[in-house]
Order: sequence, then C-alpha cells, then structure tokens
Amino acid sequence: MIAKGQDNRQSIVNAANELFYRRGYNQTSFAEIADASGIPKGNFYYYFKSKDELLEAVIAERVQQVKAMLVEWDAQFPTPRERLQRFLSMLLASEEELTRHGCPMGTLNMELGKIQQTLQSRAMEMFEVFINWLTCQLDALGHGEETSALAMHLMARVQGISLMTHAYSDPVFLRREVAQLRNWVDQL
Amino acid sequence: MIAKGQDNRQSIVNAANELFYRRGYNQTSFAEIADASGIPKGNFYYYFKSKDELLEAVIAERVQQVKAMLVEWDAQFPTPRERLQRFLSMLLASEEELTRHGCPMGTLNMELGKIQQTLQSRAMEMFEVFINWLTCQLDALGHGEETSALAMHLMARVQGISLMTHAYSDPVFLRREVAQLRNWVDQL
DNA sequence: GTCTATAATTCGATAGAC
DNA sequence: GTCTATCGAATTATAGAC
Repeated sequence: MIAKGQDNRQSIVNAANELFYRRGYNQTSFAEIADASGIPKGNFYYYFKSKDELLEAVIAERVQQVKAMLVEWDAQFPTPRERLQRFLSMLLASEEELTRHGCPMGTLNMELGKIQQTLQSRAMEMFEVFINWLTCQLDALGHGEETSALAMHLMARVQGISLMTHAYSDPVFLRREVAQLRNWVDQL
Repeated sequence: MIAKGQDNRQSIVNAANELFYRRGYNQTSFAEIADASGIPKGNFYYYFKSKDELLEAVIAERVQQVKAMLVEWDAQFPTPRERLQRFLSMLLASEEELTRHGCPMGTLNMELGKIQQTLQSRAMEMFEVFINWLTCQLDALGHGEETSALAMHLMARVQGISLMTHAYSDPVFLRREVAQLRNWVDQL
C-alpha cells in the first residue's frame, strides 16, 4: 500500500525537475519549488533530508524516464539504424526547449561539474544510460571493435550541437546539423 | 597617466577570472575573490558597481586575451590550414584544465544562459571572436559558400568534445577526438 | 583611494504546533 | 502527515572612518 504522502513527494519532484532544468540547480530555491508545486517548503524536509537529496530524486526520475523511452524505442523500431534515427529525431522534437534551456543532461552535468562533483557523478547516470544504449545499437550494426568510442563520439556531437543551438538560440543550426548526423548514421 | 588603483582593479579581475572559470560565476562569492586577490571585498565597489559589472570586466579580459592569441597565430602561421591546426592544438595544450573545469567559453555561456540571458549575450562575444576568425580561415581555404556554417560546425564539435571530456574526466577521449578533427581539417 | 563594519536580503534547514 | 514560524549562515551591497 502506498502512503498518501507519495503524491506530495511526486509533486515536489516534478516541480523541481522542471525548475532545475529551466533555471539550474543552484539558482532554484525551495521557495520557487514551493510556489510551483503548491506545497510549503517546510514540508520538503519530511520527504528529503536536504536539497542534494531532492536533486538525487530528480535525477532518478529523469533516469527512469529515459530508460522507459529507450524501451519504447526498442519495441517500436526493429533495426538499430531506425533506433539511432529515432534518437536524432528527439533533438528536432524538443527543438524549442533545447533552444531555450539546452540539453537537460549536458547543462546539469556542466553546472554540477564545477564544484559539486559528488552530485555530478550521480548525474552521470543519465549519460551512461544513453551511451550504453547507443553502444548496443552500434554493436548490432556490426561495428564490433570500437562501438563504445563511437557512441561517445555521437553523444559529443549531439552535446556540441545542443550547446551551440542554446548559446545562439538558433534552431536553424540545430536542423542543419541533425540532418548531417542523419546522413552520418545512414552511412555507418 | 594611469591611476594607482588600476593595479588593484586588475588583481580583482584576474582573481575573478580564474575563480569564475573553476567554480562558476554564481558559485563564486566576493569573499572568495577577496581571499584570492588579497583585496578586501568592500573595496570592489570602488571599481565595479556590482558583481555583474565585474563579470563584464572578466569577459572583456578574456576577449582581449583571445584576440591577442589569434593575432599571434596569424603572425606565426602563414596558411589557414596551419592556423586551424593550431586552434586544435590548443585543446591538447589545455588538456588538464579542460578535463577538470571544461571549456571557459562553453561552461560560462551555459551557466548564464539559464537565467541571466543579459549577461550571456555579453559572454557570446567570446564565441563570436572565435567563429569570425574560423570563418576567415575557411574562406581563405576556398570554401566560399558556407564557411560560416562550417565554422559553427567546427566549434560545435569542439564544444561537444570539451563537454564530454569534462563530464567523464577522460583526456583519452579528448586526444582521440582531436586526432579525428585534425584529419578532418586536413581534408577540407 | 583604501578598508572595516554592517545593513538588507535570501538561502537551506529546523522546531514544534496541530 | 502537514504546515507555520523562524533560525543561523551566507550573500551582495552600502556607509562611513581613515
């Protein structure tokens, strides 16, 4: 049986998830999360011992969402090439958010990497889920030797595109670069 | 004649420059800059009206350093291809700092892009100096049509490599990817 | 010009009533 | 479980002595 308070807990996590993405972790206060979720900030400490622990819950939530998305892609697309193309389609589908706030994984890792490396290592799990999945798809494509390096290369390309798209607020650049990556995947 | 206080001003800018890079802008307090520079924080407001204005001075300092570096490269290397290779060499030369703190331009822009877009637009000047210089080199190489897009593409590759190198603390990835970019530049 | 002391605010976190 | 009131620390910024 699920305790009643888990609804409140989820509301806090959902509000924090969006605010940490849009405004950054350190720049988001409990007061803002309280306003967005409608739950008094004093109540937060019943569910989380600290702000760090709330961030860990947000990261766990994101990891779970990513894993569910990848399982769905695996079920929907039979070939690894189609799955990789679906991965790239994600960039175009989230064009507006990407242009405004950058990649949720890249921006969070960069922020935490400065002076909160303990939290950053937890945030790395998001990257690793994607990298592992990409490596599996590249393995299935028959690039048996250096698929891990190739997955890292592809992720770096995507992160670079996301960063420049966000910095220049330029979705045209995003579309052009994703089109190039599509051709690159087709020729793998 | 230069007023005596300009030495103090430069000391503050230098300390802030390094701390903003290593710890981030919002995560660096005046108290830390005072400790690092040996100048009491109350004195800061004689030279800068606010923390934002200090950041603008730091950005101006970085822009000046970048411009001086590019002029030196232009003098040292006669061909555009050599200059582009020198640009890539910079990544290897700053391997340790890049692995630990990421790219100074990319990390600052990402941080400011979240909720301080006014300051971020000032920080974009660093990117633009590089992009303009890269475009000039690509023009000289005879890629007359889409050199601006090509310069953005190259910068995005570099930013992606920097981000992943920093996230994974993996200089091996950096070296491998830079080697690929070197070949890419040679075949332009 | 230089520095100390401190104002004014905001933050994460706690205490305790209900 | 839920919420209000508030603490102590840290922050940017200011006032004013020297």
